[in-house]
Amino acid sequence: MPSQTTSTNGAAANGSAKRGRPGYDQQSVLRIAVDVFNRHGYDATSMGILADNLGISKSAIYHHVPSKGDLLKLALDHALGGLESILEQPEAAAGAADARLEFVLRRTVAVLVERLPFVTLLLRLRGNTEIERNALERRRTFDHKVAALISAARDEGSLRQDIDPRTVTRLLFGMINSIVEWYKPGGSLSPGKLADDVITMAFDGLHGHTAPTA
Amino acid sequence: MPSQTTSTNGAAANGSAKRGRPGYDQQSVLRIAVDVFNRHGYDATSMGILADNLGISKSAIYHHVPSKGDLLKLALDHALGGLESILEQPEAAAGAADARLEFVLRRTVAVLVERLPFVTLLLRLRGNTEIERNALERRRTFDHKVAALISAARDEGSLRQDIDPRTVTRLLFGMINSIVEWYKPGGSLSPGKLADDVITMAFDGLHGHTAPTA
DNA sequence: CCGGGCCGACCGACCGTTCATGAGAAACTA
DNA sequence: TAGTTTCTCATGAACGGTCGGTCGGCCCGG
Repeated sequence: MPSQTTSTNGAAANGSAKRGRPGYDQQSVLRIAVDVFNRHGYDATSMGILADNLGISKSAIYHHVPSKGDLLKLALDHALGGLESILEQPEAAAGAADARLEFVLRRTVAVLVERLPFVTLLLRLRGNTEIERNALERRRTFDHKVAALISAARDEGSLRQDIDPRTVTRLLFGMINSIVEWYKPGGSLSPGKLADDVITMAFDGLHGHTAPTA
Repeated sequence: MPSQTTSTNGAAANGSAKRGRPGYDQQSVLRIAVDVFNRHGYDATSMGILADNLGISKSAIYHHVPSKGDLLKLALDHALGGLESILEQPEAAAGAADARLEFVLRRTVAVLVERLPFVTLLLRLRGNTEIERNALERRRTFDHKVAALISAARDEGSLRQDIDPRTVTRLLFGMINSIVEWYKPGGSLSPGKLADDVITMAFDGLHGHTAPTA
């Protein structure tokens, strides 16, 4: 029943020769763990279930990672790192606010897709442990910076002014973040077209009375 | 620490005189339980934690409800009942597709707000138990019916045609469903204005090149 | 023969649930 | 009015089971 990775215990296509008995390394354990976490929910995933899915014993997991919480922490760091790096890029800091906003939104969609399972895990946190609360804090910081960008674009006159910018931010993030709940990479919808669709819906809406593009 | 309801054990403002020892009834237990479930996540909420929040013992909970799963089932039925009743109303069945769509979306936002904690619980399910899978199935049925409405509006020419209707549906639901993650009733944003904002963002987008309203 | 990878047995804590019984207010009887 | 019954809500100890995590030792390829 466990969707175990066959034969070569999933030890990741590790090009470099390694000593010792072949098997998992931390990266491949993490990859599979995140998948299982997303399938059952983090809290509902016991180390026993995780071990079944890995095809190794429960105690073997502790050879690769010190605790269940560390597994979560590694995953969340990867997700948050991807998001935070967006705002460090030059295109996010220079130019007209609405152009910067579009850049950030496109990159956010891209990161969601590239690191799909990791970001999925992040977006489903409830903040039960200190690890989760730290991650939620970092995510909130990211959200606030984007919210500031939206306010700037609004003040520039690029965005409609009849909706509270905080409402706009939340609805926008709601739309974008929902991607992790349904997007399947490798399907007919490419990441590029997905980003286009998101931008189109966000800026021009369903009716599509598109303004003459400058 | 538990945010227990003081003095009158929270037995709901029940006007009619009741026999027996005063205390909780099923409804008030359910209300608080759903709140706690939403704060910690359903799986992460133990009956012990729940009992602490109720201010009664763990075993007392079983006087009101036969199991933790039944508590979840009651909550999900309430949420799903609200959503499903939308599509049974006449305004959802007659008239132009885009008018029907707007009606359904407005009512959906309203139900989300009216039954906020219950719908929140529903939207966070992972499908671990049979109860959860049944609920997810009912939710999927609702989504599909709205998706059909979107397709109809598109075929009518009311909606833009450069985005796959399934993508539209998902982004739209992503935006609307996100409400449960941030909306606080009683604040400065009224449910009516919220629905207006959602409709505006969905149909006309952030740029707001609104077409002359007929 | 070293060292990374793994195992089975085990731990204390906590899980959801059960049970026999107590507490307390309304309703009935005298 | 006083006493008794009836009804609902609540209790605390305990059950079998599962949780995250530990420990000591075996496996096996470079």
